[in-house]
Amino acid sequence: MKKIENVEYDKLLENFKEILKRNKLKYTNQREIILKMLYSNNEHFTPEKLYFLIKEKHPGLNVGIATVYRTLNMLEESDIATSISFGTQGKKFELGNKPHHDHMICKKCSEIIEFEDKAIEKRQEQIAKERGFKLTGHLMQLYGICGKCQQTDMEE
Amino acid sequence: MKKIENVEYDKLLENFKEILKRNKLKYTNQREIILKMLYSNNEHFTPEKLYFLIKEKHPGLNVGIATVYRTLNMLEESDIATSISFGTQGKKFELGNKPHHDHMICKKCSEIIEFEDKAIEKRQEQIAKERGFKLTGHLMQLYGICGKCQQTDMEE
DNA sequence: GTCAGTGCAAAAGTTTTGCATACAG
DNA sequence: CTGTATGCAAAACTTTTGCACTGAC
Repeated sequence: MKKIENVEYDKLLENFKEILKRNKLKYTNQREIILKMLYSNNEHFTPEKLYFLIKEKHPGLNVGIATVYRTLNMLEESDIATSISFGTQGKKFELGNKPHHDHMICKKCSEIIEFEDKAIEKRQEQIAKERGFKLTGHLMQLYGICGKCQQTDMEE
Repeated sequence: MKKIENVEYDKLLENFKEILKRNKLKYTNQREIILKMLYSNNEHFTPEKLYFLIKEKHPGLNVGIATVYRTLNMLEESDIATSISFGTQGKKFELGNKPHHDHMICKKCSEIIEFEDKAIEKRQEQIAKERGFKLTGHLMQLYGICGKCQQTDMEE
């Protein structure tokens, strides 16, 4: 029972291996697992969370937190993953292979909702151009209270 | 020779004192200096930078880094200042009394250019509404290479 | 005088690094 | 085999906290 998503994953993996090869890096078990975890859990991970999740799901594999950090940084540098900053509380990572999108973050429960808006993207390009800026990317985060937490608030 | 900006600063200060009073907090020398520094330097500070700048400009005042952190956090909680996250590298603070704006950040030199765009703001409101989100704020950062660094790049 | 604020140093997090060992190519 | 990757522990940072003392009200 092959899911259609696997095709996507195969492509991602292929791309990953190619980048490794191009940079004379090695395709290790740890790197594979980290990539797979990022892919199969449609979530945003802190390095620490990812580390514990790997230990949980792959008890056989001996991973160190350092490897998780190293790999995530490597993935980000190769544009495979991207990160979102949370001030003092560190970063959360996600794969960057999805169609572009931005994030709406709940201040209460930290849940992240993804969205995408062409109109805003276009406007951003224009703004950058007007100011002699060569745009390479952007980060847009909307903060607020998600539907669920709005209800919880009322109960307080 | 009173600058017109001083009127603005006076208002800011008044507001600050009022908030302090309302919360039974004290108006200390350290707090005043931190506010003034944030105001008079039209920059975005990391707590550390601010700390050293204060030591430099006010050698008489004995400040601790802890106080800088405490004050910045307090200012942020009272909505007098806001912060921008920079991943692992911490936060930068600025006063929040300016008209709302967003930031364009140069990946090379970390310079921050401010801008403002009503069209995007409106669109954001709409997006949040569509998803049952109660919007309380947002962060938009455009990344790229500023004009200056584009030139430097060519010389490399 | 009282109680919040401060500096200092210690502590708590988070992320990175050094090094000997393991393992991919 | 060679040299990169890894785990571990130590180090490096950044931010927060505990405490005795200072200073605002």
